[in-house]
Amino acid sequence: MDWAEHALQRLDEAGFRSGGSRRQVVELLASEGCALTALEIDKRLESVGRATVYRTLDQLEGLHLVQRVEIGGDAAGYERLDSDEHHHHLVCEDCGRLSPFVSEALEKAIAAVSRRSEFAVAAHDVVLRGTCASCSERHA
Amino acid sequence: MDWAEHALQRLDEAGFRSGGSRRQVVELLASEGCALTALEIDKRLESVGRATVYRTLDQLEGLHLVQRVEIGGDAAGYERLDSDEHHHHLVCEDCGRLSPFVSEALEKAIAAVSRRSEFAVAAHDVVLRGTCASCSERHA
DNA sequence: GCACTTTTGAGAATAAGTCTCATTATCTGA
DNA sequence: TCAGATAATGAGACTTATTCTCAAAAGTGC
Repeated sequence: MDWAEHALQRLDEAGFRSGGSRRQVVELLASEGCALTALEIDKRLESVGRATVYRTLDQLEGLHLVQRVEIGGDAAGYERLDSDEHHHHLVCEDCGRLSPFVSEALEKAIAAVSRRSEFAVAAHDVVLRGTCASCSERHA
Repeated sequence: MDWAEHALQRLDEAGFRSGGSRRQVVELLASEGCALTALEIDKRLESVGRATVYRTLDQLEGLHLVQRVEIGGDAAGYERLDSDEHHHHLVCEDCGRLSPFVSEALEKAIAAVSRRSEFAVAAHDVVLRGTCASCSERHA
């Protein structure tokens, strides 16, 4: 079962009715490798209203089906959350491109921090900023 | 030498002229323990224009005298950066309180990622979200 | 198909951050 | 110490991201 199907099923279980616009948002998120901003989604789905995009993202976030990523700058990114796949992001400060990375050592370090802190840590965000390969070349 | 003095000296060395508004922003940041948003600063400094607040924060960030913290939600936070002290943040999703933490293992993991990626990593942001001790208690 | 809800889109409203530009202040060199 | 050059500043218009409102359209159970 792919993510879109899974997400729609969860929405149904959570008592939401099925609507065409919400499904379009889910399918777009399903087809995308990394994070999209709400306005990108709005732009790519001509027939879907802005309010619906934000509403749907909230609902999906509430069900832990998508994750909000604070990529810095103006807008937040949203990407689907596959239960078995956890990654973080490199953001190019030049062109804005996002690319994912995984690091076991990083996860362990975060787990250790959360274990020894007073906080009940529920989620974490790691964003590395810099210049991507193609932008570095362009400037060279 | 305290941070305000140090920051003003750096600004001077960087070729900025000394102006009263910029100094007020620096002094407010110096007096504050953790991050402030730009609009909080603007509100607290009656006589300083919004544009000046943002400009000053940019300049200070460029000189690595303050750090922008993506605390999630609407506005970004800014806090002074003491050169010998590098930390990250735990954000309470309930009351919004920020508290700092340091982790050597985390820094090493990030360095390793940046070494093996195509990105020239210039900065990084780690934010752990959860519930702080006092909010956990309150809900218990 | 009907009654009852929920979902939806359009666009107004709000909020954060950026930009412009005329005015004021700082600096530099005689 | 003053004049000229240039940087710093504040006011407010502007842009962009996000939220809100509400009436119309669609889904659901019968």
